[in-house]
Amino acid sequence: MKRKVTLKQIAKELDVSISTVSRALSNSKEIGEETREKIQAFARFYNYKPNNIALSLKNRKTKTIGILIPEIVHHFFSTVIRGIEIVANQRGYNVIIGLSNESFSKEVINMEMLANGSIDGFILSISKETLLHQDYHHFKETISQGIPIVMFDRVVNEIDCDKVIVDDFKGSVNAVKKLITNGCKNIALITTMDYVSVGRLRTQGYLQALEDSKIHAKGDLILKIDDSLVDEDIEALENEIEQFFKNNNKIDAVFAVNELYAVTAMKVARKLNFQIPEDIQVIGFTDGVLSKHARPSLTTVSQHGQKMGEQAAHLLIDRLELDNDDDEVEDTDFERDMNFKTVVIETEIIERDSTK
Amino acid sequence: MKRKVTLKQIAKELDVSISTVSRALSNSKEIGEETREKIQAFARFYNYKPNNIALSLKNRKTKTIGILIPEIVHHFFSTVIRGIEIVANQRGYNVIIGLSNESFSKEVINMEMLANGSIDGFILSISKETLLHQDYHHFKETISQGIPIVMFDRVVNEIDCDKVIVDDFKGSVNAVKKLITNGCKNIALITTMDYVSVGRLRTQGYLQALEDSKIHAKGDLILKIDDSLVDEDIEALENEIEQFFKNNNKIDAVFAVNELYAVTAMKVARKLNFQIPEDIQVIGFTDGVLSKHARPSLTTVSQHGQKMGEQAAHLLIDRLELDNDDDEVEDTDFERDMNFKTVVIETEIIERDSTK
DNA sequence: ATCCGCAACGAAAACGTTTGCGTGTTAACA
DNA sequence: TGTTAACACGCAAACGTTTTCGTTGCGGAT
Repeated sequence: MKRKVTLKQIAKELDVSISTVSRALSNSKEIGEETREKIQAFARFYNYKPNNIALSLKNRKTKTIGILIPEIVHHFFSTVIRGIEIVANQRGYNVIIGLSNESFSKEVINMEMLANGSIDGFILSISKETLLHQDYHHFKETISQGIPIVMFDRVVNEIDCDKVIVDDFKGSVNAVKKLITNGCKNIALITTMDYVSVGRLRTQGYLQALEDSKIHAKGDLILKIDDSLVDEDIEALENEIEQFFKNNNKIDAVFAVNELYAVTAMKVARKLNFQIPEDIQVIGFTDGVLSKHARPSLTTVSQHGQKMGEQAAHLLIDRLELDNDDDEVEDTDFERDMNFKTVVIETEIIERDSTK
Repeated sequence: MKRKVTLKQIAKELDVSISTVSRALSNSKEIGEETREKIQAFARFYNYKPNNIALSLKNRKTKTIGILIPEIVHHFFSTVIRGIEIVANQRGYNVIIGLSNESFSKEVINMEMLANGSIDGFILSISKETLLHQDYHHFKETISQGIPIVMFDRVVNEIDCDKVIVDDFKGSVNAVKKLITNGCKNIALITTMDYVSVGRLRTQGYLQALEDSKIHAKGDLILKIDDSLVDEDIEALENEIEQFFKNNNKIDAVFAVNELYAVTAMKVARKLNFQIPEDIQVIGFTDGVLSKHARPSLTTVSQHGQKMGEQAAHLLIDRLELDNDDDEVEDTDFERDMNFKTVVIETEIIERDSTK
């Protein structure tokens, strides 16, 4: 078990000072050619690599970014992570992951853990519970400590930071308009409770599309799923949707705010002997593996998770590397506020077999 | 922008020494009650939290574990991560993630990046390319530097470390036996190339089950999918499977080593007008979201990814915290080797609608 | 008055780096 | 021969902690 070799050990072994070793390894001109090469050879031989922790302490930056998401067993979030990881790595950063599991307190704990020096900045998506409580003090504190945050997907206006979102509203409008164009008259909406911002926006898009086409929105064509129906309890979800269908036998299309609701709706529809897409057309939001492999395959609004992750990482790292020179400028709060960007990733309708 | 407050600042402000502050905050009896409370109040007010990096440097341990996996947009791997994260958090550790993207060089780079002080130990699953090259020097080096590794799922005997695997062999035997019990005579196998250990083991299980039942294994009932058919190229996969079916029209069951192959096989089978499970029964390996929501829902061999992650994390942390006291013991290589455990997670057949 | 012990605190080293500055040696130049 | 500049290198501070080992002052015992 040979421990990692340090500058000090090299210095001692070669009978020079630590500073000389450090400079030699960074190819400083200040060190004589002979010593320099001797040191470099020695270091190579012992496979010297500078200790990241020591560097972090000295440079007061860790070159790692913290990702805070509600759930990792989730296609959308993992594509985002992949996007983040790719550009982070390209730009010399590591990523460290915290899961809130949709819980407010875990979000806060995780954030505080990482904020104590472990990371240079955050990329996060807000947990449902936090959204419900509307308690964002941890975000504000982190930011006021000089740690930048980039939010994606589930964001909130109240916080001043960079954001990456998809145009949930427009995406939904387009999806519903497509259904209308396809001849649907009674388009149902399956959505979440209002406090999830993306759910709300997608609902608004649905309403807008109807209004634009002079179609009167009917309340009983809208099904709001309670979150206590967790992903696991498929049965309950199916039952609720089945009841919904039975109460509204004129439904000829379904727009669902996520793919699980969409495929479940398809399953229920077929059980009730509707043909898809002949009798009922279905469009979901979020293009995941379910959509691709469902039967029939599901037409979806794609959010391009990986692209979101990439953009978020770029935004964060740009700000981090900008803040470097910015150190002396101190509080130009005025200017600072103006610089926060909100990047909107265009959605795209991926047509498959659940629509005509 | 109020930077985080440090011991030094508190000391200066309160006109005491740094050591006094440190001790006061750790409730040392050496500090007079009055000063102690004054300091604690001050620290609380300014929300003092010790800097993790400084602690890491001092303690020579980071309390974070590195996860190195081939791919994150993958249900199995993300469940494992979730498992790791849960027990890591419970036991006071963070997780930092590196993706190899199935590439050898990215695996090496990532490993070296993290091994330079950023993490205390690794939990990893080997990339396909590494498995193909059979070049494991980076694992050996990391271990010889005193950084413990725990491998899961895709492991290799050559490396001495803790391992967490599922019994791929037994799981497959059971799955195939179930098909045999259900009356199937011509059971096809859809698998990967041999160098992926889990693929090989599952193939062996298939063969064993046949042999146990005195069924002669026929080579043309085995389809080995080339990895160049990446996840994205569903078309090619479908074509290959379709051709396979057409060449063997007596197939009455399919055992696939992952769920993608299984659902694709189902899709193709239906296209060729086979009824599932009446004409063809299907079992997949790896219980993911596809299996649950496919139509018909897929009977699978569940690997319990989350449990694997939890076990892996426990193994790693146990070793980390054991190594602490172990520091002086030095090279008792002899004893050390004996202590590596291989935990086998039991698989379980989850019966759904693709079998009778 | 001397010694001891204890309470309460400070100095400094250590973890592994980088870097500004100081210093000694040498060779060139006046 | 004395001055100087370039060269090659070492010292020490700094990043933020924890911890070992002092050091001080004071009351009580002798």
